[in-house]
Amino acid sequence: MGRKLHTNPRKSASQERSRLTVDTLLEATTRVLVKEGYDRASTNKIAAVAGVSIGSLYQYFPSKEALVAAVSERHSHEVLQLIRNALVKVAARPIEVAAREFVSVAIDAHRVNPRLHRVLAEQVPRIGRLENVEAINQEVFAHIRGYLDAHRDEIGIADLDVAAFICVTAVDALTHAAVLRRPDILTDEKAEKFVDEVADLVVRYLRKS
Amino acid sequence: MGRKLHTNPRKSASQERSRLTVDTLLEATTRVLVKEGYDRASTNKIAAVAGVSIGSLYQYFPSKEALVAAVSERHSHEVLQLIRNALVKVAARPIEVAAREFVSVAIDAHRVNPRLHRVLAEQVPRIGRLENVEAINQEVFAHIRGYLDAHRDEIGIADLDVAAFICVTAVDALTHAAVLRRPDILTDEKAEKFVDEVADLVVRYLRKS
DNA sequence: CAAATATATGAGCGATCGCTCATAATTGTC
DNA sequence: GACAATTATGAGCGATCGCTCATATATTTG
Repeated sequence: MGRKLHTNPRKSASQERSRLTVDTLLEATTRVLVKEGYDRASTNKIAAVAGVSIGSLYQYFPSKEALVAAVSERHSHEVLQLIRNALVKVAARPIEVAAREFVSVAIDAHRVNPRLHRVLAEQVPRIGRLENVEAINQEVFAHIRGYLDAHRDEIGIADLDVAAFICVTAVDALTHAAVLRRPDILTDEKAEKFVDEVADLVVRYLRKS
Repeated sequence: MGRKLHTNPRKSASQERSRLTVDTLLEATTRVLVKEGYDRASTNKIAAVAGVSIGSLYQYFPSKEALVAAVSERHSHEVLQLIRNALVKVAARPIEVAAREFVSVAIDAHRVNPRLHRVLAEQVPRIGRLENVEAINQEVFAHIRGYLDAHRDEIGIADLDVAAFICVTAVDALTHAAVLRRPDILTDEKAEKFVDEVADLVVRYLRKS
């Protein structure tokens, strides 16, 4: 019989078996979060959906908060990886090209798991390690702010902080809303037009005129 | 002793005393919603904050949902009134003027009770009569769509549906984020610049060029 | 005044919550 | 196969949830 205080976060899962349990729990958490929202996603329900006992859940995650934080970090990591790659690619290109790429990758990012993204962004209490969805926006803001700085000769706006805020907030909201509420705008034949449109919004705003 | 089944929604409050109780409950609900969020805003807590017994709460509101719906309707009504007035005023003015007014009233609308607005928009389950925050956006969309139609000769965009979606979503998100997350942008001396900036974003996008 | 009506009270029910812990089953080591 | 370490189990605790109902108090009516 195992003898240990598992009051604190269980650290590693050394056997294959337990790694599978953890994975199953993370996937179940994602599904239950999406279906029920944060407050109604009970740990008992998550364990049941995972086909794992409630005791096992608490072997690996010391609290509901820790469980959701793990899901959130996984999601944030995936989304940020996408965005970083895209922005690095166009760091030296003119705003017409960069804007289009930015809008395009924003859609991809929101498509990773739109409903999870919504739950994490809207419902999860922003305490402790759970603030990391906010951190996505902050890093994106920093990236865009840096880009604008490097391309300030193409840009007709003095206050680059406000300009970055406007670009990031607008593109995020538009792609978020399009993915979640207007799938009709993002069908295969219309998606490209929408990307052009939003990129145009940004470029006309930024460009000297 | 009162004899009645108060299982169903109590209708009217005929005495001054009870009208005051209802008002107190609505204000307490607003405060608790803002402080705790939807799921953690318990009816017991609301009654306690209102200084009213839990029994009285259920005399006037048959469920937590009904209570929140009442608060939501009150808020929506106030916000919509603001927006309607502003949009009627500029219905016949060119897009430069109308855009500025639209952005300006969007900020006012988000300032009515920003944190309540956030809770209602994000956390309240969209079931039954609780869908009416979504209804704000739909009515605003219809107004803007109508404006664009009437001014199509000033506008260089073919698909007015997409154009309205972009304008409404962007202005809503930008003013929402500015009010809630960037008060530094909306200080007395800088607010006007921000309004100009966002109005410019919209106008440059819409205008023939 | 008394009777009728309207309003207010709060203990407490059944359900569910996050989470613990004693115990059982599985796996690794020799 | 024996023994320890690891992993899995689920009944159930204390707290809180939305909500009911028997009862008490205020007000209106006649």
